[in-house]
Amino acid sequence: MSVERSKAARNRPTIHDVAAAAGVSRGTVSRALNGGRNVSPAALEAVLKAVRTTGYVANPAARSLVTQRAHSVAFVLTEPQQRLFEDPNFSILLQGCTQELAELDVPVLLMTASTEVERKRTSRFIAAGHVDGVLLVSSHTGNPLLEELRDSGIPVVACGKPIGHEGQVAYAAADDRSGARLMVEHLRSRGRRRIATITGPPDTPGGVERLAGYRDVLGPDASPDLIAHGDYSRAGGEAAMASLLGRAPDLDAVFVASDLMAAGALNVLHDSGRRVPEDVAVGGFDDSSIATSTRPALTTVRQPFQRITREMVRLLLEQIQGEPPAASILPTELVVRAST
Amino acid sequence: MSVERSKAARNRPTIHDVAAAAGVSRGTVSRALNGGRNVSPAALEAVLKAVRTTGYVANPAARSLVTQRAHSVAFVLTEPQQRLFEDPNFSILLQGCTQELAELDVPVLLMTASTEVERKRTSRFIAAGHVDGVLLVSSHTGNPLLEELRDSGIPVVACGKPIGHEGQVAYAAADDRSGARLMVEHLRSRGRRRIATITGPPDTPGGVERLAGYRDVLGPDASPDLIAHGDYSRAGGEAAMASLLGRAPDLDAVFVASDLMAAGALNVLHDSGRRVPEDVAVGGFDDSSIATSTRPALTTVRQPFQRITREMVRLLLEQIQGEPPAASILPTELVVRAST
DNA sequence: ACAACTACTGTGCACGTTCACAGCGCGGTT
DNA sequence: AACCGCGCTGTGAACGTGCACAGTAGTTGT
Repeated sequence: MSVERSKAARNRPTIHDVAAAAGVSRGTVSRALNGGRNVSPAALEAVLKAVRTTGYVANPAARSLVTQRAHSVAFVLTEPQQRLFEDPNFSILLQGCTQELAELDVPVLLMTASTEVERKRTSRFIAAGHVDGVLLVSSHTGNPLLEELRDSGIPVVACGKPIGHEGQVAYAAADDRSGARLMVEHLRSRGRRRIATITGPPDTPGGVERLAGYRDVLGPDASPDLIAHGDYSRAGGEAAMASLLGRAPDLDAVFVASDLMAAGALNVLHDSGRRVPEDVAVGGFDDSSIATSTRPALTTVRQPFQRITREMVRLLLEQIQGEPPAASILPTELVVRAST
Repeated sequence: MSVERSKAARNRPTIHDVAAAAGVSRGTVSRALNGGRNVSPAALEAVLKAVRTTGYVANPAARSLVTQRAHSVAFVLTEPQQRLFEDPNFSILLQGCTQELAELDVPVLLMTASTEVERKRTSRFIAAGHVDGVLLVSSHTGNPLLEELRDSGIPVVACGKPIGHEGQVAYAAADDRSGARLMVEHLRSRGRRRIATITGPPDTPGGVERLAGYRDVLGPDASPDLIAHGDYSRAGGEAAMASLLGRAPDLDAVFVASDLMAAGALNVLHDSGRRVPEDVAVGGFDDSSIATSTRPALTTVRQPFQRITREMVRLLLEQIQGEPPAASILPTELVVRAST
């Protein structure tokens, strides 16, 4: 007679229904499902059976209300939106974090904060307690979001060293500086003498550290004519390469601070009639999917993205457990292909 | 004396605190914040001021508990993980939906369901009521997830026609068939006579519809030798192109069902010594970011991704409001570049 | 002058869960 | 025999919000 039940579809079985079906109390059901301590084998089995027959699934809102935990995490991207689909690095980070957290049954909320409006919205949203922690992918410094998050007391892990906030906020990052050294030394060992570089923006850790590694190796040879700044976009790489060719037409190698920019640089070199690697050797950074799709395939520095995402997740969960923020620097690796 | 308050940081201001600060009751605060109907101007202002001073933000869990709404949406990707960062289409869809929904203050949960384990997890998660609706990006048919979702009664919008479920589940899709016709007619108008095609997988709407459009134009000229199947990956495009060259070395054009596969095809054509477009014209599909980064730049069929994501969101919200599932077919557009 | 209506406000309840507490039987120790 | 501890169980409270309802004051209509 109670057809309305099945019709409503809204009222799903609650823990009461399970308790009734199993012939025990709500408390026992709750204990049986979480941890299962202090529950008799008989009761446990009855509960599990009742869960199966009723098709019970705990209501996350009710649980969150009492536990004060959202059981979810935000992935916040402060870069311009376009980056997400132009630069595969972001997709890899997103995908890695999502997968890592999915195994722990923690969903990932994707949010952006590239404009002022978005930043406010995201900030307010996170402050509302919708998530237990934040994975922050923001290379540029000076974004107020990081400070807002820190002030709100929510656990945060940054990807890449957060310039100006070292020691205050947790982060995982590749060892950019020694990675850059590896590449420049490699170019030297190939007999190159006029080694130029296209850097990332000077307000990003990658922009600073990779240039530092370049200077470590070249020392006084690192003349300003051999240094151009890019913005991690393909177009930026093209512009920087064109600028370098104008200033130092005799260059015989270029170390580019990202694969995407390197792809742009390759196009410009090709259009200028130079052969790669015969005339100019090109080294990238990231070892993203682009590196194997260019012609010739890019020699590059591999960022250990899988380890980075794993560390980001670990550092975040630790903080959620109450541990203080920590940092994780991961080694890079030279991958030699056809472009050098 | 109550230092503990500020120390705990856990206990944020509740609606009670706001009510007390504003000198009104909880009900009035609630009304003032939601809708604001039947609230005196004086009370409204007092509430807003109290919200500002207390820094109150509504507890989403408590709200969800009573409204039976999660106020969030899942973006579910059933394709192999790698696709997310190899094929920019997925990133664009994700980014578009996220942005569209962010404006409505609806966060997007990113979930994958490419393996059996993931599918179970995602299915259970959604059944738990964690989200109000699902944006399903799954081209391959035969994935049980769609039926599971449909059975659970949760609103779903698919991206691309869900083969075998038309009329039962809402979807937004580009008009693949007429897009393909546009491209093949364009190739013909360029004087090409041996027009081959690289299709998508035959269990995907794009694989079926774009091939149908190709056949619409060529009719009996569409010999089996001119048709190869790809899997929407770059490597798949390379393999298919190689196969075509083996079977029909005299082809003078090829319509490829995705830009990513077209990029692979270009590489193979280049390696075989053929010039594009002089010897072989190449047409892609999608107008993704890849299309402008290949050499030569790809003539392609533009998918109106922005309209697609907008429609997906609209169709989903409609269903959440109680409307029946509907479908939206959006027009495509030919974009002529250097490859034809 | 009284009723009816309008605009606004306060209060109790429910949402579904977890947690702290108390109760209970049972075996072993004092 | 009285006590204690232990494993297990049930019960009441609380988490913070929205909503239905009742109530109040002021205005209008007859």
